[in-house]
Amino acid sequence: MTNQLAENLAGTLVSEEDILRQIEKAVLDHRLPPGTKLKEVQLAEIFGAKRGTIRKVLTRLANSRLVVQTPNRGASVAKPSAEEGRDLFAARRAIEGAIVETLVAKNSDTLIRQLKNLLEKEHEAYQQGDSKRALALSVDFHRQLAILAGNSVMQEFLDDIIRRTPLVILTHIGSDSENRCRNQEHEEIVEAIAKGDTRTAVNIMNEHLLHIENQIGDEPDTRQPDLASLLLAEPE
Amino acid sequence: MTNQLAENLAGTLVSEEDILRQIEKAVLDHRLPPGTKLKEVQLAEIFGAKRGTIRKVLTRLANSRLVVQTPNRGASVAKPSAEEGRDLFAARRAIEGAIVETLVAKNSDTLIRQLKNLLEKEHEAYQQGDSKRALALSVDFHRQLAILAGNSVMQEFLDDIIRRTPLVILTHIGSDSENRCRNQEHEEIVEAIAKGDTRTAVNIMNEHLLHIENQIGDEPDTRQPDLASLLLAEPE
DNA sequence: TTAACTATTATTGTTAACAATATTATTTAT
DNA sequence: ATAAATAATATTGTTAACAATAATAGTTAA
Repeated sequence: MTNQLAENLAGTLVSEEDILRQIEKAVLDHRLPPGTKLKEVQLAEIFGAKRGTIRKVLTRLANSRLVVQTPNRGASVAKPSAEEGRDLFAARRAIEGAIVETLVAKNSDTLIRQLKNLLEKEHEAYQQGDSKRALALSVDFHRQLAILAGNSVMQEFLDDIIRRTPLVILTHIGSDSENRCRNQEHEEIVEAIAKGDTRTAVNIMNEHLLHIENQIGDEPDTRQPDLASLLLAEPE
Repeated sequence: MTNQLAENLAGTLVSEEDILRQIEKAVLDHRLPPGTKLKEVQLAEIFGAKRGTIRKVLTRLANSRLVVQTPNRGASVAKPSAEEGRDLFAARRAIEGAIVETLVAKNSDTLIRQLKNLLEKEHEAYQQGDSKRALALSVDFHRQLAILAGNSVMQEFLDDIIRRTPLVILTHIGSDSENRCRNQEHEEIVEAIAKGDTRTAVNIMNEHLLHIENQIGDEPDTRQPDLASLLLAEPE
C-alpha cells in the first residue's frame, strides 16, 4: 500500500508497482512462457525486494489472470485455454463495440482531431520501420478510444482484456503470426466515426477483432460437462 | 491462499472467503454505509481472525471497488460517484446485450426450458410475498443468463458489476426506491429469446437496465478536466 | 479562547522468524 | 533394478514483534 522501495541487482530502486509492471512486461514479451514457475525468493532476489512484496505482486497478477496460484504450490504464468481466449475476444467485441458507439454519439471536431492524431503517429512509426513502436501505438489506439469515450468502467475492463490478450495469442496463435492490428482498419474506424455511421464503425471494429480471434485454433475439448446448466433444467 | 480457519465471537469457524463474503453482504445490505472506516484490528476481533487475513480481505474488496484503500489511512466502504454509477450501467448494458445476443444464437429447447424455469421460481417467490427471495432470484436471473451464455469472461465482468451495483443504488437512488427488476420484463426477454428475435431481446434488456440507470441523480460536477484528452490534441 | 507545539495513543505497514507443506534425494527391502 | 519408506531440502504460509505514520489529547504561550 505504501511506497516501499527496494534496490535490485543493478542498484535501481523499485517499488511494488515497478515489479508488477516488469513481470507483466516479461510475460507479455514472452520472456516468461506460460507455465513458468514464479518462485518467491528467487523473484525477491532478482528485484531486491522482500518476499512479502513479491507475494502481493503475485496475488495481484493472479487477480488479473496473468498468473495462476495453487495453494502450497505457488504461482506460475497462466496458460489460458483456447476457450478462454475466444471468450476474451467475444467480451472485447462487446466492450469495444459499445466504446465505438459512444464515440459516434460524442462526435465533435475536437474528438475527430484527437483520433486522427493517433492515426498519424501510428502511421509515422510504421513508415519509419519502427515496428516495436508501431505495435505499441497500435495497442494504445484501442486504449485511447476507451479513454476518449470517457467510461471508466469500460476502460478498466478493456485494460484487463488487453493485459490478458498476449498470453492467449502466444499460447494459441504464435507470436509472429498476423496478430497485430492493421493500421488500415483503424483508419476506417475513425472515418466511420467521423461520418457518424455507427453501424459501419461497430462492424469494422468487430471484423478487426475477429481477424485475430479467428486464428485461435480449436483444441481437444477437455471441458467438463456444464453441471450448472444441466442441473438447472431439473425441477426442484 | 491456504484455507486458514479462525473462530469468531459466536464460536463459528470462518475462512478468508467467509469473511470476504460477510463483509460484502454487510455492505450490500447497507449495514455498512458508504464511507464507513474498516479498521483492521476491529474486524480481526469481530471475525476472530488474524490481522493479516483481514488485510488480504480488504485488498480483495478494494480490487473489486467495494472498498477504498488510502496509504497509511486504511480502508473504508466505497462511495461511488454518480458518474461511476452511470458508467457501470452503460458497461452493464454492453455486456448483458452481448449475453442476450449469444443466448439467441444458442437457442435450443433445453435453453428455453431452463430460462422459463428461472422465471417460474421468481414468479413463485413473488406470489408468496417472499420479497427477499424474489429480489435475490431476480439478481440471480441476470447471473444465470451469463452462465447459460457460457462466456466465462463476460460472467466475471457481470459478477463484478453486480457486486458494485448496490453501492451505486444506495448512494444515488436510495434503497427502497423502484430499483428492483420487474419480473414482467424478464419474461419479455425470455420470450424474445425464444422467438429468436435478437433485436427485441437486446432492446428490452437495455430498457430494463435503463429504468434503474435513469434514476441516478445528477450530482454537482466536481470532476477534474480530462487532462489526457486535452493533451492528446496537441502536436508533439 | 485560539493557535502552535508536544506528548500520547491508535492504526497501518514491514519484517524476520517460525510452521506447514511439498519436492527431491537417499535408503532400504523385495 | 524397482518400489516403498524415510530423511533432507526447498518452498510456501502464518504470525507476532517492531517500525512508521496518523489521529488525538494535552500543554503552553500569545
